[in-house]
Amino acid sequence: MTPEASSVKSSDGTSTGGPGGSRKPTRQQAAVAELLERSDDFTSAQTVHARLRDAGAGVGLATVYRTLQSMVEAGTVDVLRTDDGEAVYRACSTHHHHHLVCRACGRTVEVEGPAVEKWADKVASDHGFTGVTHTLEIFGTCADCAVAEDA
Amino acid sequence: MTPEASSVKSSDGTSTGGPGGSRKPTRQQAAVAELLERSDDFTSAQTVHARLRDAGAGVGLATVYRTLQSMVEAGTVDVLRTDDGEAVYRACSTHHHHHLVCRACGRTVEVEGPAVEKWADKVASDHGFTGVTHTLEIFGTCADCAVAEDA
DNA sequence: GTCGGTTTTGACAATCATTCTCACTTTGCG
DNA sequence: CGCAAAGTGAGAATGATTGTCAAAACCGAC
Repeated sequence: MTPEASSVKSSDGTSTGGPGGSRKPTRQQAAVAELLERSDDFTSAQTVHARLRDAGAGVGLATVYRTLQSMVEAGTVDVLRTDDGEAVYRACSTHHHHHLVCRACGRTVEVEGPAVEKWADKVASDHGFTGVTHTLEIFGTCADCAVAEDA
Repeated sequence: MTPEASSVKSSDGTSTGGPGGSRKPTRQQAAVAELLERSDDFTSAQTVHARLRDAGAGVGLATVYRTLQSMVEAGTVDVLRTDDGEAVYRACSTHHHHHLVCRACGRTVEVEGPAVEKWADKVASDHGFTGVTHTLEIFGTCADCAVAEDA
């Protein structure tokens, strides 16, 4: 779902729906969470699955997806879609921010823009919209990759 | 690719790569283009295909995809990904703007925020990034749908 | 510790958008 | 006309994601 939500992401208290509710995380859930913590860049579900398998602690693909989904709903990770539509995840600090992503090497920088948040909320409510959320990603070529491209 | 690009989208002049180069558009290409012109909201490739078929002028699915891709590269349409990863297209005026999309009914409103553009470009160049592009979509529930949800 | 019920897991099948393949048609041009 | 390049389309192939469902782990009650 939309990363960087400004509001409402009601993972309802009943939480009978999926893993990661309010119960103690299982070994698998912990494994996924920890792997994301260690990763600096956005990681796809497939990659998470592969890395966990390589690391010995095998976790089913379906479980990886389920866990990631719950984490997104719980707000502990951010999702964004790459240009080819693959969903990528990343453990995120709780404070609201956006990403500057290098188109070539994938390096990401977290950026903030309080003004943008306010602007988005204002624009939306001016149009009568509620439960506002927004996505904002900035893409570019970082200095290092720009040099490489000239070659 | 990323909609609302602030720059670089070099559909290189050679254009031997695909349709929509500099040649006269074919019947199919025209059909796709016209359908998008008439649509107010973002439309998925699948939908474009279905509508064209229903309208009698059948266009192959592969062709729809190819045509949409070229149009995106040519900058005549915008793409964005829905939350579930499906790519949706929309003919776009040339001036740069963003979208406020209703999560429930899909209604879209075009919005502008010059300040945001500048901010994004500045942040990126401050970090040494070039060829900067950005995506910004605002999601929410529009007034009408908010009422409907309470029911 | 064991029993019963609930939750989670994981292998595998099913979906579905998108891309690829390749034979066929159209178009441009001499 | 006739070749060659470009475009088309039906269907296969791909690949991420989701659904299914029986087996396994967990939890509180006895």
